[in-house]
Amino acid sequence: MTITSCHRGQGIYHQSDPAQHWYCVVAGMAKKYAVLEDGRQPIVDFLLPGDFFGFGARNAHQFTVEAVVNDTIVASYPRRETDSFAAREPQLAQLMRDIAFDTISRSQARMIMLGRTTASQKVGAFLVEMANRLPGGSEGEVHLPMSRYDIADYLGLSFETVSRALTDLRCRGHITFVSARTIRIVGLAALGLNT
Amino acid sequence: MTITSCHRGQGIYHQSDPAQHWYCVVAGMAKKYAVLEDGRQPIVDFLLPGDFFGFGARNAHQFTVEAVVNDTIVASYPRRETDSFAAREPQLAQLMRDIAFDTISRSQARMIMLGRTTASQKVGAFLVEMANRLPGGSEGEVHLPMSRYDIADYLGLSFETVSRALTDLRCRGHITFVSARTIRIVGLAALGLNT
DNA sequence: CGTAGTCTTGAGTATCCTCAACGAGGGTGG
DNA sequence: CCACCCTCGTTGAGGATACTCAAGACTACG
Repeated sequence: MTITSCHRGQGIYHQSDPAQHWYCVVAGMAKKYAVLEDGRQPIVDFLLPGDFFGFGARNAHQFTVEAVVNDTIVASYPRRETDSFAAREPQLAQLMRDIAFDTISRSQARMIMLGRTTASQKVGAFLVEMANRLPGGSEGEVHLPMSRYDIADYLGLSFETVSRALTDLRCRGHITFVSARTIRIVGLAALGLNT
Repeated sequence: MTITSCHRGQGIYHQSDPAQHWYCVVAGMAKKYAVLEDGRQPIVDFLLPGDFFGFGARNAHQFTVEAVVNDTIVASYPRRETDSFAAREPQLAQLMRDIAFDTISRSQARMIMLGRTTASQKVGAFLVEMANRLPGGSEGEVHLPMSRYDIADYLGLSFETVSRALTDLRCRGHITFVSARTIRIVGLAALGLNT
């Protein structure tokens, strides 16, 4: 196992790199995204402490992963050795399966979020998801380490629309701004269901 | 292992059922979807022959799966026995992992499709995906077993917009209609990239 | 203090959704 | 065998939502 520390914007692996490791975020945050011909960079997943990644592809990686904040710490496990170790240790094999299942759950829950809804609904659901996945945050306070651009690429919206949706949620009293990137959720129940 | 034959609309498992089996589609097609409070039924995945499903959840199923066409044949494997068998057979464990990885790949590829694009782009990408995943179909001919409603729920569009997008693609010469549900792809390259 | 990146807000336009009517196809029953 | 019904698919008109282009404010960092 190897521990790496990454600064903001630093790549962990790139699209079409050979897939030779499993990775796990220890601290900080990373984003997994695709690079398309038209320049867009849709974000497939935000990776938080405890999340594993890098194992979806058979041979070459389909996506790029890079750190979102400074001092993001990532652990990497050589794939070859992990596989052979799993062949001897059923418990590890079971663990790897469960990790994959968690990734599937996360991914499929996200699809529901991306389904036809209004922009405020998407952003509200995003805040709820982050509030659940991020560890700290006393009293429904969420600190978002990523930019509005990243949120937009994650939700399939333009960054202006993300900004407007946040303003909209604030005007309706569902959230308040502690700072631009720190948000307090007031009406949690309403966020998931609002118009 | 148990083999079941399902008619159109027949449920295979339902949201909140205990997750006790792995399943694999042998023939036909099934859809995995969520049932929301507002009545919408976003489709998370179309399940084709060779696709496994039902293992993403730890305890209870998060989604509902039902057959899309008559005579859909599904194989089911008891989870408990499969797990204990995998504990003794590393090759099976590896296979189960690979199956999970494939599901992840499929799921993440779909996110790119759902990312911000125009309706025609989404429908075009959907046709390409189905052309790749469905077995037969000589010469770029794709038979879509599902209704326009299903496609709409899969892409996060209204069914009218799906219909209009297909008309649009036809007018621009990228596809032709053999019948309402059988489509011939003429400009495959253009489908993924068109405006 | 200046600069670059980020965030908010505004105005105009394009896209998509809603409501609605109509046509085509398949299955059932007389 | 034909008429009927029901589901599915297409197309149109109008309105709501989100995107594009644009300007200005805030923040962090050098």
